[in-house]
Amino acid sequence: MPNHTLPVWRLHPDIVRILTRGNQLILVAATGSGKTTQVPQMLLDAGVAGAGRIVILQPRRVAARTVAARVAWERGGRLGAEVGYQVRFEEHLSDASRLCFVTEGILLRWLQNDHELRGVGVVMFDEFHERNLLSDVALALVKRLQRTTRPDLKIVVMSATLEAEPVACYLAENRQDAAPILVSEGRTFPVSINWAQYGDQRPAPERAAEAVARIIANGDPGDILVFMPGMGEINSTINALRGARLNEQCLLIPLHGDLAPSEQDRAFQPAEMRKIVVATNVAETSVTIDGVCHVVDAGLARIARYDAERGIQTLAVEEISRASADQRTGRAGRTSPGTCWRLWTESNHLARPAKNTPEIQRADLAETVLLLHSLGVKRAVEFDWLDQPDIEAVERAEMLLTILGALAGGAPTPVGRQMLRLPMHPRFSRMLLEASRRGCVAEAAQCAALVSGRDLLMRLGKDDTQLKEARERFEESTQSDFHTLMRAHEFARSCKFDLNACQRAGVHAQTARQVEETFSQLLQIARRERLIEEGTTMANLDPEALAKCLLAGFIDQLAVRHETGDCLLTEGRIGTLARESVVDAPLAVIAGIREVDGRGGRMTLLSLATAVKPEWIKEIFPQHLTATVEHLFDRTHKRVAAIRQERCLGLVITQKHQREVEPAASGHALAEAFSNGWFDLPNLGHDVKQFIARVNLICAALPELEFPPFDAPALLAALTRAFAGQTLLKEAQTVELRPHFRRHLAPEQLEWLDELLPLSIPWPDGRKLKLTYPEPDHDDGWPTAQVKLNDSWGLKEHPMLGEGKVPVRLCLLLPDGKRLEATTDFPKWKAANYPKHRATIKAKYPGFAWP
DNA sequence: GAGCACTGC
Repeated sequence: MPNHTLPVWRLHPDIVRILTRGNQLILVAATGSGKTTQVPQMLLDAGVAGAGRIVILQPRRVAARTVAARVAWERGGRLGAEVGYQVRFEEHLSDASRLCFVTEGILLRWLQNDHELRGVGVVMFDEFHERNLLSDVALALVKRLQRTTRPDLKIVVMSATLEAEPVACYLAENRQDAAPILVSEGRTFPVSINWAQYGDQRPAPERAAEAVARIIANGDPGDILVFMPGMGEINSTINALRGARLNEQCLLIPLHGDLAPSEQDRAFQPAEMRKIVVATNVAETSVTIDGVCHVVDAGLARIARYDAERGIQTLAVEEISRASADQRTGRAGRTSPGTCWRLWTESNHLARPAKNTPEIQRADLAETVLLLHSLGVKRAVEFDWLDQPDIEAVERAEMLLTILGALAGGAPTPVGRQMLRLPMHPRFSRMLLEASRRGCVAEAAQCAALVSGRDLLMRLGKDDTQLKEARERFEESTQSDFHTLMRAHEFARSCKFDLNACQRAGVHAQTARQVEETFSQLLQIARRERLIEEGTTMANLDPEALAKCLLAGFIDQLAVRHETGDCLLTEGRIGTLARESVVDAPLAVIAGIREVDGRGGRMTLLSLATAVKPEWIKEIFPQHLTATVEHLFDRTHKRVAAIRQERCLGLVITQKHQREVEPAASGHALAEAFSNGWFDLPNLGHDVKQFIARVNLICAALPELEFPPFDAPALLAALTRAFAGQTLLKEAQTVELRPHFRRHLAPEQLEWLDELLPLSIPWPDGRKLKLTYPEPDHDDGWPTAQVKLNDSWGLKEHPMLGEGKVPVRLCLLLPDGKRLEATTDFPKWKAANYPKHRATIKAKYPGFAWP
């Protein structure tokens, strides 16, 4: 019998009425309301689904399994009869099944196989507030279905938080008839919240240990749950609690995903002593610990995000959202009133984001975008989303799918459709298709299985020599980190996934078992999709075949090892090869790129490397290769070297010196080296600099003549002309530069230049007066001549150049060569300034005719 | 110089 005492039953009449008349409902109900177990039964018993199935989406497999079992029990039926479930690897559904608890991925598979979802009467989205990528995708597609061919299909969105209006408006045709919202109270106990009083700078583990000690000192009974962002912080917290001697009266229990299941169970088992569980985000949504009365929350979490601009997965410690903090607080009120100690201030709380970023806005969208294309959604950004994905993320996904050959001209290719049949990231499905051509489907499927779940190998501590030695037995190959994982997987299989044997070898037995499960499922699918030819044997396997398949899936993550030890990837990305990598080759493809917080700031870690050869790229991706010959000035050998560079997607993968030099390019390399200030040019002397000065002066004074200015690019061009065909610096320095510089101007322009800005001007005494033109960083802009004052009295008009626009700057000298003054208007000077000097000059230099 | 959590025919 359904449990009618649960709070959600108070809404029974409303729920049935709304879904009988309409086809949408938003149900907000907190933990303990019974929404997940009771509402499906209400709908079934009221006949809301007609003859169809009621599908209840669950974000986790365990939830689908346990809830289905619970509901089947309540209805007194066998699991798989009226009530069933389906998750990956497990199907307990029959034609008689009316209540189907399935994980989100299963529904998307159903949608792919039957675009109309025939036989389904109601789709219920449970825990929708988690905003998983797949539930956002599923809701968008089911909404589209309801709007088009299935108006009879009913949608129920169930959420534990009060953010119902956006979903209600999203589902509505228009603002006026937003989907109805019902709110049910949960059955939880009040939790009092305590804030940190000031911004404490000490590390979170220290502050958390202090808070725990205070709870215990207060004498409040009940288990304590501490939230930390990661394993390292959990261990520090436990050490700090030990330091406060709390281990004498309490059990200190770490809880995070990397622990073996038996170790995880410690957190859930009842104990004699009071438990202090120090956990990551697992304890926020995935698992529930009974008996927790106190929560100590560091307010931090490691959040995975996909940086679409760089194509890098990031994992950073972030302050959790207010919604997330509330969810954690709720963990203290499941069995009795509780307390929650937030290790941040109330004012900091207000500055935090209200909600978590939906996964669709922080995930790699390659698989989703391919799915949407196959369902006829050409523009994923403009699709009708509750929250739009970032355009960069969609573009990155489309770019990758195009490189992989899954999309062409914005439409899925036959290869792309084939890839969608395989439940994995497009990189790996592309890899499997490549493998079917090369006879190594099993290996490729094994690789895909190995990285589709948790880490198979235990993490190495700093000086964990025992584990390190244990691991070395898997590290026979230096060709690929996948080989290490494959050997570890095979080891686990050979010892039948024995917990102790695996533990000693540093292998997570549970993960290995899941890898095995995934692996055999993938093989089964590969056989069904005819990727494996019957009777294929391993005997004639190309030893390099698997590496070529990995290359096919990760061509855009090619890496070249740099002298510094860092690796250079395509798109200018730089990263550091993980220290556990076995690969020591100059060129590799990288299957894992992620940016993590390190002690010295952020760093980009490259993992799952596989050595590749440039020839393979030529074989598989000739279209991504370009070759250029680059002429570079070698500063140590003081000469130009011609280097042939081969690039794949922009990344230089091979460089070879070549004997033949392209004359112009070599000259250019020398010219650039000079511009960089790497050597002097004795031949770039006064006469050449004067020429440049004259050209630039004519440009400034007579712009209408449209002379080309002699700027830095012009200098580079002139030197390039001069050095054409030269390779040795020594020879380049002897080249006569003047003719090459004069070629900056056309012949007639050279004539005008000599006419307008001559090198000298006639002087009243019959001599020629030499002019000096201003070179850059010279402050006065006029050509200058030195002239003795006593030779200048015959000058009637001040000398002007450049069609009267450029005055000559006369430096007037006294008979002994001492400089008196400079002028650009001699007659004026003679009238205004000279009288001031005349007496002194006359006295000092008798014997000259002073007017 | 180093590590969140989930999940798919």
